[in-house]
Amino acid sequence: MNRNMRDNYLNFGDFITKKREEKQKTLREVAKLLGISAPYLSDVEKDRRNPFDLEKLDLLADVLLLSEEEKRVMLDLAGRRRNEVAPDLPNYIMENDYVSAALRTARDLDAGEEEWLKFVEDLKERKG
Amino acid sequence: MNRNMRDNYLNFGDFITKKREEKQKTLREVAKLLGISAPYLSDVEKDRRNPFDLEKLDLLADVLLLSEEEKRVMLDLAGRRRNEVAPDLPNYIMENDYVSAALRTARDLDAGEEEWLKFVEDLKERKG
DNA sequence: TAATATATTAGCTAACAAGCTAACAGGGTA
DNA sequence: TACCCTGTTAGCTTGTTAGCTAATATATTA
Repeated sequence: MNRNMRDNYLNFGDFITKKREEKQKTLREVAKLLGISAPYLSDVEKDRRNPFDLEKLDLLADVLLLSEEEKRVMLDLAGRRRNEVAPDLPNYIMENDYVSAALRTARDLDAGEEEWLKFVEDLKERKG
Repeated sequence: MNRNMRDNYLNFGDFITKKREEKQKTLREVAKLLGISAPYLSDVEKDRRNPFDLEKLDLLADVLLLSEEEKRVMLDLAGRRRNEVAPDLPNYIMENDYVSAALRTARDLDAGEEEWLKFVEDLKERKG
């Protein structure tokens, strides 16, 4: 959509390094605000360790003043790095059993982008 | 809906124990078919250990001749026990980024059972 | 009663993850 | 040159998980 498209080619570590540098914060500074050690943050930025847990990711988004869209990108990258669902989603899925059920139906009926986008459109129309 | 409603009150261990006993298989027998030790299976049946990985769960469903519905129940219970998304879902979610996006929209717009059920109905109408 | 089946308990190991501290290298600047 | 700030490397500790074996308890049957 905009120039942020290029972010899609970054991994989680590169992404947060870039955002940190854009905001002119030092690694030690951010580490302190997150309550972790600088070497730990360094390892994560270098993509040698897993991303943090959701709590720290939320904090990081605040610290780096990420937009909602940037935050979603960050969370998707964190999920991808862990080879898991993006970490902001499990709670919503688990707490509502009809979501799991719908996901299975969609999967088993081979629902693709078209159907999911229509779902989103319907939602926006009705609720947004 | 039917008598299987009662299964909803079981945990994963109880569920697979019950199904195993219904099918008159011994724990050792099932363990051997799954390629794991009997004590390990025992621990899982007693709900003292995590459920197995998806591969073994699939195998188990075959070994115990579970119906599709029973298998879904089993997978939901496995997810609940791990306090995670049911283990058959992450792949579908991760492989299709529009699914994650739709889940976030639904969450943020507070889509509830009604909206999700409508989605399922629409899908069935169009694809099923 | 002895032998056999079955399930369970106890406890071990290997691997991995999340975190840390201490020490280092390299670039600016007094 | 000496100092300081930045990021990085190496390696440690602690906890957790998936799996196992060996030994025990409990039925069942010959």
